[in-house]
Amino acid sequence: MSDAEQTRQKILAVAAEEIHQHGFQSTSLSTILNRCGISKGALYYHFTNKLELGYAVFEENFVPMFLGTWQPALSQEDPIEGLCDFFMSMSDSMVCSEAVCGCPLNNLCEEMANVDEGFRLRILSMQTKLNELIVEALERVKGELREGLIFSQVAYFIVATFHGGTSLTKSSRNKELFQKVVLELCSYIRALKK
Amino acid sequence: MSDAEQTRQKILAVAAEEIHQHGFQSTSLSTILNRCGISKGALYYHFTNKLELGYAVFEENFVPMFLGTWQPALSQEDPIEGLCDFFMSMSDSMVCSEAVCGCPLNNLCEEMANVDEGFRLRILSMQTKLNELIVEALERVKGELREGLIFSQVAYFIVATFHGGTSLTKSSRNKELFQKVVLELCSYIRALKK
DNA sequence: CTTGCCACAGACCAATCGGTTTGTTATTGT
DNA sequence: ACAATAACAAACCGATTGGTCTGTGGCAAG
Repeated sequence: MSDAEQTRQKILAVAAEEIHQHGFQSTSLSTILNRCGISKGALYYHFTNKLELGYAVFEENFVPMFLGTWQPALSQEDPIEGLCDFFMSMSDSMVCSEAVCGCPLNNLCEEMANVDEGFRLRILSMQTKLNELIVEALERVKGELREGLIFSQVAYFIVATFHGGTSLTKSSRNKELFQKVVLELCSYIRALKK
Repeated sequence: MSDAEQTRQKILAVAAEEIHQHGFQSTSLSTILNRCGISKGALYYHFTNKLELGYAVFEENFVPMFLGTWQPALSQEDPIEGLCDFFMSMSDSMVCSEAVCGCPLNNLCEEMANVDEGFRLRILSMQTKLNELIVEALERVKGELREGLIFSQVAYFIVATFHGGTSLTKSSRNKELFQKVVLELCSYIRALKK
């Protein structure tokens, strides 16, 4: 990897952390510069402005990370148990410092969907993609599931609950409430089976 | 109501709108001043600083509004159907412009819980209170409900899903996804019964 | 009549923001 | 050897932010 590309990746990584912790608008470019040990000239050589940096972080860091966590769970032979394992292990392994930062996708959705159309469309695309993945997984084992289920509805329900759970964690500052939500969510998901 | 009190209420009302639409941090004091047609001196006569204004909006506007919408639903003879009616009518009556602003409580939770301890504690208190209301309502009709339910867990689950649903609305800019989540949520709630 | 306080008005301030511009250094092709 | 370009450094800029300070009109008490 060239020096320039290394600089770019460093910026992306630091920016991703800052955005995850403080949101996009509250993320200060000067903080990123300080943490990277670079100058403003360097940042604006690689990115045209703050918004484009934000888009790059979303596409090159958040999207792969997001898919990388959900995909394996849904690819399991039994996606129902795959999801439950995923939720439970996330709930178990979660340390408080991460927990209170929430899910990067959900955070940006709450903060930026109303503010910038570019962010909104990227977020929507990611949510739609995730929904399709869940629907596909359910379709794959629909023989084992109850009759009359509307898969798309179920998929959005699962995602909504999961994201709502992360929100509760922020105010309580511990993962107890998240665990409760996840437990009930698993109970709901398992009840999808016949 | 005295002139001074009228001014104070006007500030609170306008600030509540701005905070609901743009979040606390992005709400500009000068915008509030312009919309109210007052000067900076007036605002700082009634509130010591922006944060105290935010707290006042939370306690005097958001909390009553929040309780005023959930309480009646949970006080119904059948709180299960009360909740479903509440969710459905909210989903039906919701116009797009409101929908994309989300729930004030959930918005502040996402934005401020990590930023300011005063906000965090107030939000937590409100969420705890809501949880208690739901648990009480479920306890009241526990004879009609399935065995083995953990009411607190169920209550947090319901709130999480509801708030997650409002989040989906922001990115899609229409209430279709919210309706899906609400429909599935009603189906889940009704299944709590024997 | 005047003193004093309430309820503001509005100029002013330092800090910070994202962004621009100019300058510099090292490398690379010719 | 030289010109050009890539990859930055860093001073600078206007705009905006929350917050302070001084001034002032009106009304009520003495």
